[in-house]
Amino acid sequence: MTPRPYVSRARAAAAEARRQAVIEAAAAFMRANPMTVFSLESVAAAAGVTRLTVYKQFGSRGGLLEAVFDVLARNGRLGRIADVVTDPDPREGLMRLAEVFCDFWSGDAAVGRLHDAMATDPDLARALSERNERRRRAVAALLERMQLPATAGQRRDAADLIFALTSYPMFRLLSGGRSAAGACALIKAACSDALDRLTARPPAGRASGTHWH
Amino acid sequence: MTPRPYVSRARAAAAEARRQAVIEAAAAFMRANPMTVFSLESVAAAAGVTRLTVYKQFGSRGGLLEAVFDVLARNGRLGRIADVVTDPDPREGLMRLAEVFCDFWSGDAAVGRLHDAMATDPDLARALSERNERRRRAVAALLERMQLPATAGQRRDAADLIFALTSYPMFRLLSGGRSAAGACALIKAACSDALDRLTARPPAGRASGTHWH
DNA sequence: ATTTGAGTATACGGCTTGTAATTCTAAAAA
DNA sequence: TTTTTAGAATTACAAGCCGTATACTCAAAT
Repeated sequence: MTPRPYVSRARAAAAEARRQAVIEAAAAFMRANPMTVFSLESVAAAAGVTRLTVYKQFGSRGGLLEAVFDVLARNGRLGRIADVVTDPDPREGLMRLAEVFCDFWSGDAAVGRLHDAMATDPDLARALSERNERRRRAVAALLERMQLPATAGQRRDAADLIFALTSYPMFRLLSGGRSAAGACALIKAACSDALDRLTARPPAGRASGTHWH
Repeated sequence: MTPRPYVSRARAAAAEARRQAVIEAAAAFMRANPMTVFSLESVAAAAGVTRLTVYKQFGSRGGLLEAVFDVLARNGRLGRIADVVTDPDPREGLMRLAEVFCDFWSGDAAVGRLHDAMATDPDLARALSERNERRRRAVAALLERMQLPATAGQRRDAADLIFALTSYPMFRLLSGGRSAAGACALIKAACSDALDRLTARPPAGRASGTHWH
C-alpha cells in the first residue's frame, strides 16, 4: 500500500480560494458585529462552508483570527513603515509614522475588533503584541537618527511614550466624537511635544520633579 | 393564607455578608488568574457558595463584575478626585489627578482584569465608560479654571488628550518594563506638555499644520 | 478505473451562561 | 415551643460555545 505520488493543482487552488473566502467572511462579520457574537459557526455559515472546514484550514479560533489580522495588515498599507523610517528628516518620518498608523487603525473596523479579541485569546494577544513591537522599534530607530542631546533612558522614555501615543487604544480613546483626521492631529501634536521635551528643555523638565508615592 | 409580616434581620445580614464574600472571592480570583478562565463556577467555589447563589445575588455575570468594580473603586481611594478638582492651583490639581489614577490603575491587578472583561461584556463596558466620563469632566473642570488663552475647541482637544493620557490603557502601555512611578512620571510629563501647548505657544502649533488624508 | 484529498455530515465531550422546580435550613413570628 | 417564612442548596434542564473523532462524498489526479 505504498502511496503513489499525488500533487493536486486544482484542488489546492480551490482550497486556497475557500480559505481566502473564509478569511474575508470573518473580516466582514467582524466589521458588522461586535466581537461578543463572533463564532466559528457564524463565519462558516457566512462563507458558505462548514465549521469543520474552518478547523481544517486554521486549526482553531485563534488561528482564524491571526489569519484575518494578516490580511488586514497586508491591506492596511503598513508596508509604508519601511519608507518612513528611512525618511531623510527623522522628525518628518515620525509624523508620517503616526499618520500611517492612524490610517491603519481607522481604515477597517475589523482592526479594532481584533484588539477586542486580544482580551479573550492569549495566542492572538501575543501575536499582535509582537507586531506592535515592530512599531516600537521603528520609533526607536527614528529617535536614534535625530541626534538628540538626551540620555539613553530619556530616549527610551520618549520612544515608549510615542509608542503608546500611536497605539490603537490611544486612537480609539481620541476618536470619541472626533474625526479620524482630528484624532491624528492630536496624536501628532502629542508626539511632537514628546520630542520637544528632549530637545529644547533642560534635562529635568517642569513636571518631572514632582513626587509619586 | 394571608402571609403574616416577616422582617428578617439576621438572615439579611448573613446574605449581605455572603454577598461581600463573593465579591472579595471574585476580586481575588481576578487578581490571581487571567480573565479567560474567570467563570461563575470558579468564584462560587472560591467563595464557598453555589453558582446559583451568585445568580440570586448579582443576577448575571456582568452584575457580579460591576459589583466588583464598585468595591474596587471604593477601596481605590478615588474619592480624592473631589479634592484635586478643587485644588487652589488647577495645574497642580491636574498633576495630582494623574497621580490618583496611576495609583488606582496600579493598586489592584483586578482593575486591569475588569478592563479586559469590557471586551466581552457590553454591560460592564457601558458601566466603566460612564465612570471614566467622570474623569473627563474632572479634567475639563480643571482646564476651565486655568483661564487659558485658547478656544473652546482647543480646550476640548486638550481635555480629551489628557483624558486619554490618564486612562488605564495608556498606563498599561507605559508599564511594560517600568515601575508604576516611572509610568506616572511619563504621563504627568505628557499632560504637562499638553497644557504648555495651550499656553506658551501660538494658536497654530508646530505640528498642527501638517496634513492628513 | 482507481487512488487520493479536501469538504461534509454526524456525533460526542466538555465547558459556559442562564433558568426552573424542589427541598433544606435556620431565623422570625405566633 | 411550634409554625411560618426567606434564603440558600440541590438537582435538573436548555442552549451555546469550542474542539475532536469517525465515516462518507465527490471531484481531481494518476
